[in-house]
Amino acid sequence: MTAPDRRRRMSTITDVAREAGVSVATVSRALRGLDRVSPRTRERVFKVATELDYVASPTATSLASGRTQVVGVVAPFLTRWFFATLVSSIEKTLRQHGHHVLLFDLEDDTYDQRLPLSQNMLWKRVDGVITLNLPLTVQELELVDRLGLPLVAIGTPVADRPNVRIDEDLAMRTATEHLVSLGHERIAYIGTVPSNAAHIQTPQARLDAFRDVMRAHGLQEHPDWILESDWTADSAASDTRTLLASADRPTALAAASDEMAMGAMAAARAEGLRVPEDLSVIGVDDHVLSNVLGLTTVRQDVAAQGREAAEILLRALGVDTPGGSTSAVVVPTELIVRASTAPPPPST
Amino acid sequence: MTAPDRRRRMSTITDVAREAGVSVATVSRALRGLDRVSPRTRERVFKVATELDYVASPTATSLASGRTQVVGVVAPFLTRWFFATLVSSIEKTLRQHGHHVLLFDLEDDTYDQRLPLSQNMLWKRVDGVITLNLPLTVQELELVDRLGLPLVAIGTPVADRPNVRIDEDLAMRTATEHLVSLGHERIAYIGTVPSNAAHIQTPQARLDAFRDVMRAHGLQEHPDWILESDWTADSAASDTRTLLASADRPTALAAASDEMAMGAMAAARAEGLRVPEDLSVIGVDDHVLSNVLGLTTVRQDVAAQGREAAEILLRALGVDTPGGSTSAVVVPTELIVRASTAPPPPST
DNA sequence: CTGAAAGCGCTTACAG
DNA sequence: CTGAAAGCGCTTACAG
Repeated sequence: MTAPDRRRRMSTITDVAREAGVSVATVSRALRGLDRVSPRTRERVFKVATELDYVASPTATSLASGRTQVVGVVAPFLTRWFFATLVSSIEKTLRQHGHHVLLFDLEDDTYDQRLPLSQNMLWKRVDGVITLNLPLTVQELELVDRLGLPLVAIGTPVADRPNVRIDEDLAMRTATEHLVSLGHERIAYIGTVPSNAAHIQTPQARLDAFRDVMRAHGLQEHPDWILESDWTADSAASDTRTLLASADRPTALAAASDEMAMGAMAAARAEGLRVPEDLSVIGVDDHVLSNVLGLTTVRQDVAAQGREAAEILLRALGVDTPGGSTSAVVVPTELIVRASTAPPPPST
Repeated sequence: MTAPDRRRRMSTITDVAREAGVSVATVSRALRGLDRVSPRTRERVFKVATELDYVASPTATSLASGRTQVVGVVAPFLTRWFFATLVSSIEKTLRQHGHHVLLFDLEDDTYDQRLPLSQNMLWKRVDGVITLNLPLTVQELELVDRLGLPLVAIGTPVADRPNVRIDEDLAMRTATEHLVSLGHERIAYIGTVPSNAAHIQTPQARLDAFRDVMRAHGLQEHPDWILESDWTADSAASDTRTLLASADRPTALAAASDEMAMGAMAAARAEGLRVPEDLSVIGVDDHVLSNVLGLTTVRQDVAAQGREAAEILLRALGVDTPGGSTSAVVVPTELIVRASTAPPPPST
């Protein structure tokens, strides 16, 4: 299965030292740009290193220095748009600064649990970790502490560690206000999470914001119109079906994510309802497909969140990086009105 | 930014040896399950190791053994569903066998090029690599050879390395036949790739299959009805817009991916066409959202491809793994008829 | 500015 | 079955 063995012996720091006529210590200093190396020596070392295609063995460097130049990225899922987008932007940011990402997808086969973060995933393997919307257990946090790893959390906060996210409250408030401003009074919400889903953080803030806005406008909140979902489009379609089929149904639906909004739109159409004429739907995210589907949404810049988190972590690792924040950043959101929202149908 | 320093000195193999009253060599053998260790000794070593929370330093193990237990996964994009799904299933499969994934997203800011795979991404960092739909340049292949790394390619083949994929020809043949069987004669195709997109493999096989089926049924192929796209939904929407707006338009569209099919459906609706009454659309993939969008498609099991590739690689690394193939596997596809295809409108 | 040497924490022949 | 020792390829005080 392997091609003919063209494997070549890679050159080591010793080869470079011999060839350049200096000690390995000097090679090490020269190549890493430390001071106290004469310009002439440095130049010669670089030249030889290039000729020999020398690249320091990361494995040896790590053992000696205690640093691996890799950061662990931990996600509860990977296949959902939000997470994939984060991973992509984190990877790019880290790579620009000579760091790499070791990826951990903690999704398990069972719905109500996930894999735990363990010592052998992290120990001497990563210099730090970034969590993606992942509430850590006490044991996990203890582990990270014990290993002395800096951590930054995107979305769901982790203890007092630096956190990058959007203003959840504001996002859902914006979405709900938009529906209200169109004249809707009968508004449903989808996005509470079954309490047994240990690995999904209940976005309580979003639901609270929805309720606040309803209350502020003196609108009646209908208990049966607060829907639970596992946040996929497929499940949202079935989660909303019954509600949309009933005669006494809402004229608008606020979904806590675009994927759920898409599911709801599908369910509406399946019930013969037109969007937005019979039902307005709004989401949160601005998923890649939202534009093409004409979904009104509150946009969050996911790539920016990944970038910010990576930069904060790099700074904690002592890497010189643009940007100043070191503890918390809230990325702005923006209402994007498309074709899925409109005034309610004239009441009959 | 870091929490109070609860960092603890982690125990090393020397600690375990001392505590168990044996040499480090014996600890090493015992813990790795090598033979030539007496049951009693092994038991004692395990006990002590557990007590001390000992986990071998991967960094030291790697330096000594030359193996890192990590495999590099290289993708041209990460945010697209296909790639994220692959990465997720690869990660899970590898982890079950004690391996980890180091992720490389080669997408660049510019559209017409991508980042190259370099020595310092791979050298002493990974034991093998899996490429995701990524044609390797000669230099890159040479590099991988020189480093002696086993490689398995998903999708786009890489030289004579093991390859996991679907039967491209069959998939598009199935899609096209489905349209023809419904009575369509005026069929367009979207999915050729701009030749400057170095990092996307032109899926020539799919286009060829489309043409073959058209020809086999004596159907006229209209040159303007073969559309180029960068394979995103957004671009497909604009790529198809002009064609769908014209009076002389097709009654059906075969898209080489579901994301493009979604874009085309959106464009059709924007032009006031009904799907499937005025235009049938079929894709290839069975994207997570295809079900909810009612898209007819030819399903490919992406997770299975990731799993197969990971298992082939593990076997090449000498890891005992279920399954037998060691060189090539073709994962089956399946037509899934949903609501986006129907017989053509009665000709006027 | 440069070198000799210890050390990072394992694995792996080699003896016994 | 077990141990002593070399070796993996760097980095980092410590001298000079």
